[in-house]
Amino acid sequence: MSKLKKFLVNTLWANYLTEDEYNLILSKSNIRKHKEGSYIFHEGDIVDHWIGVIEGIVKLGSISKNGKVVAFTYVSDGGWFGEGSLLKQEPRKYDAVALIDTEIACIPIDLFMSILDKNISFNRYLIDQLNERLGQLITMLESERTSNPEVRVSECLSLLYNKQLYPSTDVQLNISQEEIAQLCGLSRQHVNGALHSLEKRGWLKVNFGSVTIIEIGKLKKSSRLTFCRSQGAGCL
DNA sequence: ACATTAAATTCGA
DNA sequence: TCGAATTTAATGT
Repeated sequence: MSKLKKFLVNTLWANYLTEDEYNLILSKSNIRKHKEGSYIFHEGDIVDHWIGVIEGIVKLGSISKNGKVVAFTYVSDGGWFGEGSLLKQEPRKYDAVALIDTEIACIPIDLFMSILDKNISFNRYLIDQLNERLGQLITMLESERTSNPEVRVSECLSLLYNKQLYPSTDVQLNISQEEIAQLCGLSRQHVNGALHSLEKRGWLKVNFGSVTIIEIGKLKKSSRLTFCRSQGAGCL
């Protein structure tokens, strides 16, 4: 079995394809390897593929005018991204960087569009995907405006545990505190502090260069308890 | 911002 | 090819 075929077996939307569509995907898509630190595409690039992560981690983000790095999200094994620009036929809105050595599957835009034109289930899948992204965006916006660092870090990390968008995010997140800071929009110092409070609660463990999630449910729920903030620490 | 520590890489046998 | 020495990266305060 080809590598692509093996990958598609575990890909939800691939089950919705007709046999013809499936075979087209197999014959027209290609697999690419990206070394750690290399760009998969840049902001402003012409869109030519829908991209799935076979193995690795991809950071989606950009660098603002004043040089600040913003990470929108991290996509790992089994996640698909870039459908937004694909649907709108507009240039990429952000950079995609391989954070570690990464292997990706690329579906050509023509094929993506032709399946989109015919296949209702595939459309449904994409609506779900876009809806999840929208939901996450709102969560992050709310979190950013109302929460303390501890809650914001919980929020940002929990978002990565989303079955639709990131089917197989591991409990061990191999990203540095610096990267988490870019994701939450906090300074590294604040992230460091927040991670340690969360560790004290026993919800995660901080290691060198990684974080191990222990109580994903607690992290997800913490967002609701934002208002405890003013009563000081330890009230969650 | 600076000090500390873990990890990765280099180098010499 | 092993491990000590050095450099680099990440963490802690």
